[in-house]
Amino acid sequence: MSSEDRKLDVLRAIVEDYVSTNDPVGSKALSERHNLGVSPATIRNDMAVLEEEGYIAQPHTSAGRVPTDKGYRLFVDRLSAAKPLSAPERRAIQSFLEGAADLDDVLRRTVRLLAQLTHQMAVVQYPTLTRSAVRHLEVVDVGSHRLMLVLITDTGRVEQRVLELPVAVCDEDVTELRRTLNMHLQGRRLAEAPQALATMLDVVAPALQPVMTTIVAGLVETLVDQPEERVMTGGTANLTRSALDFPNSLHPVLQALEEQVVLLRLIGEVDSSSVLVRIGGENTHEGLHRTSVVSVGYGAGDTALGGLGVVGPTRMDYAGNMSAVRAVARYVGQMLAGS
Amino acid sequence: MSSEDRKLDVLRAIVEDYVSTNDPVGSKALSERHNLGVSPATIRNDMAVLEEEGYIAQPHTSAGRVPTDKGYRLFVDRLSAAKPLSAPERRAIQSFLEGAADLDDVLRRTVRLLAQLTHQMAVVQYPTLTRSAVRHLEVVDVGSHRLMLVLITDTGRVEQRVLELPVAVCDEDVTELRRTLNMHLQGRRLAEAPQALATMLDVVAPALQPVMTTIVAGLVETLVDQPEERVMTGGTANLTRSALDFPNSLHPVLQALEEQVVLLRLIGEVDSSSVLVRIGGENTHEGLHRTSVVSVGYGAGDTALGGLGVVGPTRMDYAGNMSAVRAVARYVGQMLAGS
DNA sequence: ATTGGCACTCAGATTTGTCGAGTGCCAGGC
DNA sequence: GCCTGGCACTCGACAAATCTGAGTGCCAAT
Repeated sequence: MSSEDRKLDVLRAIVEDYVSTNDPVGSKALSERHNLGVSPATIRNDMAVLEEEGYIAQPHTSAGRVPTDKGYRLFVDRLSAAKPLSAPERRAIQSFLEGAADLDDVLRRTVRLLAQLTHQMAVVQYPTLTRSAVRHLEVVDVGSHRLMLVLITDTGRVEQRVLELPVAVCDEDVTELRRTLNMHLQGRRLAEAPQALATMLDVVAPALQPVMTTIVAGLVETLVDQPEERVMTGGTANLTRSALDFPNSLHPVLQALEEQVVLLRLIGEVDSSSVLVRIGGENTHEGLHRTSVVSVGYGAGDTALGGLGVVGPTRMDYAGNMSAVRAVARYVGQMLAGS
Repeated sequence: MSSEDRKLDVLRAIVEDYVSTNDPVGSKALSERHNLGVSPATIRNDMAVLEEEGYIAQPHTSAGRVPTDKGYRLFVDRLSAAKPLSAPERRAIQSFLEGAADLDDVLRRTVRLLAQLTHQMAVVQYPTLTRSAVRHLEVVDVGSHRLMLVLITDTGRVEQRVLELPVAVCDEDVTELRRTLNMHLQGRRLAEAPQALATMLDVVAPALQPVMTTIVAGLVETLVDQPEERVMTGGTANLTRSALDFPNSLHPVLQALEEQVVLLRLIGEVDSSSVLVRIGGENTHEGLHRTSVVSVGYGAGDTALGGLGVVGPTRMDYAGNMSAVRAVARYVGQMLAGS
């Protein structure tokens, strides 16, 4: 084994020990718990180099070493072995998700499951509207010149929007609108909706033109221009599990994690192929500089419908969390494809 | 002023001081900051009595006094003056809620508003299904012998449910089912739905009988037997504001507040007429023994559609929170009535 | 290159001492 | 009879002093 290899072994050992004990780890403890085949003194030399290169740091003189963000990064990229879930765990995931009744239920179960598997806070994004297709668009008269539009997507997501109309409409008008809208939109992806909506203006009866114009404008605005992305969270209590991880206070962390926008940034920019890990300072948001995020996209087939992931202290079990997140995403994708 | 009256004044002063400073309050500080017109020694005597009666306690010998749950209770019931919101606050509430687009939006804004006004964690219950009326019931064929039912209530709540059918149905069948269901259910309260549903079985075409039976069973189960109550929370970060309030750790608190069931118990059992305050140990849930809950029902007119409230440390500004909760509930009621 | 030895550092725990806020009690005054 | 000032006492909070031990860097020997 080259000395370079051993240096990395030492880093791996430091990360593993620190993650499990939460104590800065010193050369002696290291040589006792891992059989690296060398004496503490040698390990000390390696550690000195690792520290110089910025992979580890000591909280204060004469304390053990702690991995830096850069150290965790190297660990995640090159040192952590994939950690397959146990068969019981896989079965648990499947059976836990299988009983779900509707989309909300699927997502509720998913966050709960993720939180339990990883002991971290879990986040799941609703299937993004732009990549969903229209299953049905319902038009309901709610009185006094107002219509409620209810969109149901192929992923089971239900979105509503109330529109003020320029004129009153009768029941037959509503039926006609519903028929026309569904004829042109059903099965279409929302991204293609604007064109379909444009052609629709021509085919509708002249008397309904103003109403249809309003509807089209409302739909484009709600669903295409500013599609409402939503997330669901769970297991927040896990952030308080070991209070030691957030010494100052976890107030800024919680505050950050309450903002939908922040959450979306965290888990929304993923594809379904590979797990994304953001470590400590790699997170752009100030309040999350002491946390790490493990996220991945889920989806039916190749297109990612949305993201899901977990948030926890940088001192987390990356290998385990990555496996759990990946596995759950796969099952969720299957669930949504099959419904 | 009788000595009995002064004793209560002392208690009031202790509660107020302790709430604002978070320090156990002693006789000297008390006599300086409130002009009770008596010397510290007299106050001490009063405090001794109050302690004997269980309204206050000392954390340790030779520290100031701290209100007990019983002390807070007396304060809330008899000593706290109503604390009307300022005009700007009222305007803020109104303008903040006015822009809401749909029910979800109303509730999102409500929790946010409550959290900001009270600096506590806020909870809002969705309008309960049993007391809502049907505005529209949509039936959508989602393929492979399955129908999706989408219920829209007069409060704007949208609930979905997927049903497995015994036989396949065609488009005309779906239209017919939709027509029949809406004819019989529209405008009806969900509590009365079962009778309406029963009569429906007779008027439908014989070929559709099995399908209709399934639908009726599904509706009754989802909406009447086990109506899904939901809550939305916000401002959880406020619980960490002063870490001093939850010395042990707020883990149990957060854990409790993640359970929908627990939250429902907290704010679900209210009427819209009066604000309910549960102090410390009065909460049945173990993890919430150090928290207080201020809740009230909101509703259009006399029937409470749901509850809303705030959760915080027992050391909270009861008067202010009660006013805020009451005021917000009134506006929410107006919002929902007007839509 | 690795190792054992050694002097050094320094955070954390423990001890000790001081300080002061707060208390209960009592005798005297209104 | 109630209030008040005085007084001795208690005890937590805080600070300084001390101790301990894990951990380090360096160096000479292998």
